[in-house]
Amino acid sequence: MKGYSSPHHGDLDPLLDDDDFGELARWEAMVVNAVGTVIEFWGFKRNQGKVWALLYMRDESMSAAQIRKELGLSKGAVSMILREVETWGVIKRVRRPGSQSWHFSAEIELMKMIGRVFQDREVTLVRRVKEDLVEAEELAIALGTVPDTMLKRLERMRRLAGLIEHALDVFLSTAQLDVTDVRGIFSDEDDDAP
Amino acid sequence: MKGYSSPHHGDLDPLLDDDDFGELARWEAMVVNAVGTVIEFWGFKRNQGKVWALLYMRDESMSAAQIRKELGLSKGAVSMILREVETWGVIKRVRRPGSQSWHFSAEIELMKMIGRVFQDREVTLVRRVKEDLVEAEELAIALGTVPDTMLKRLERMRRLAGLIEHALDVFLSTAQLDVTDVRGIFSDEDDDAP
DNA sequence: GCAAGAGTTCAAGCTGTCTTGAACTCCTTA
DNA sequence: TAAGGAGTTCAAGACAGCTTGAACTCTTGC
Repeated sequence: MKGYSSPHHGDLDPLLDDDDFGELARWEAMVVNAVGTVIEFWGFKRNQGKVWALLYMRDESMSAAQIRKELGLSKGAVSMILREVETWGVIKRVRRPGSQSWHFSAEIELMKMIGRVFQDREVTLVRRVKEDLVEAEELAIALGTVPDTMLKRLERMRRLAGLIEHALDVFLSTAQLDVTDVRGIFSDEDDDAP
Repeated sequence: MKGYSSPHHGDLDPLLDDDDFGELARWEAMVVNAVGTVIEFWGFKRNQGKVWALLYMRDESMSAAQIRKELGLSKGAVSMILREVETWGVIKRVRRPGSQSWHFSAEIELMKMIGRVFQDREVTLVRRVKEDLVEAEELAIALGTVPDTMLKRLERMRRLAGLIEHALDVFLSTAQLDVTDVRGIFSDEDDDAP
């Protein structure tokens, strides 16, 4: 949440505080950082969001070297970020005619993608937590010395995990519906403000 | 997400890997760690979750010293955690007759509380991102040299921020409804499995 | 008012995470 | 198949955020 956590909220550069932003125009830097912040909030890496945002903004494929230059990142960092982000299907790797290097372009279905990734991660976590709570409950019961009030509370926590899981599912489907519903929010159909 | 990120998923101690867990019984340690993991996932500190879980489990107020001993935390850490968590209204500070120290007990309305805190945090973030995107758009338009495609994409991102905001609102209300709907999931009414 | 215990603060140290960049491999072209 | 550029890897370093614990303040009971 870097760049947002600072207490000041002046008129100047709220997002550009400390980030080195390579060769970008100021407005581009703002966009890229804003997206980076959101992505970071969602538990991904800031730079992953920045790379996607850059590719999406520019609307044309770029080489790793270009990205490196624009965002002021190291060669190694760019390589790793691109791979991770490609794995999730958020960008794609393309060959450009008459070029010996790979180029990358933004995938349009961002929300669907991060939704899926996030869901995997989250579902795994909730499931394991539930398993642990169940096991703890079994242990506690086996002991025979644990008072009933405690067992009840344990059971309630276990149920809470289920509820959170449900709420998250609802959220994820809502998010994806929202994004795909509004016709072509990320596609290139002609659209004016709704 | 410590304790969950490791690739192995054996039959033994998935949550207790590395955590020192003071004086707790094994099953209690599991519960406390499970809750800690969830809380951490939500962007709070692991130990905040552990403290709440302990107080909730035990169903009786405890002194800071007791908490320190049970969870194996330092005096300073306990002091800070208790304050933070108290601020959010997730635990309350009580006087116990015939004791010169404060005691703490778990507030029941956990989800409502973390919902509120989370919402504040999240709303602030989305709002600021939106502001930045708007400013960036203004800058880009003022320049007059930015191609139309880019401006369109910028606009779409701005709208996406709005959609995410909406989806999050939905999630937060769902979560709170779910939790309060199921009668007394955290209260002490008599209840058997749903 | 004083002693003792409880609670708070914060600088220093620690830990886990991200980034860097040099060495390496792979691919392409001539 | 050799040369050169592009991409990858990973150990070492930088950094942020958390934890510790010693010194401090506050409260209570005598």
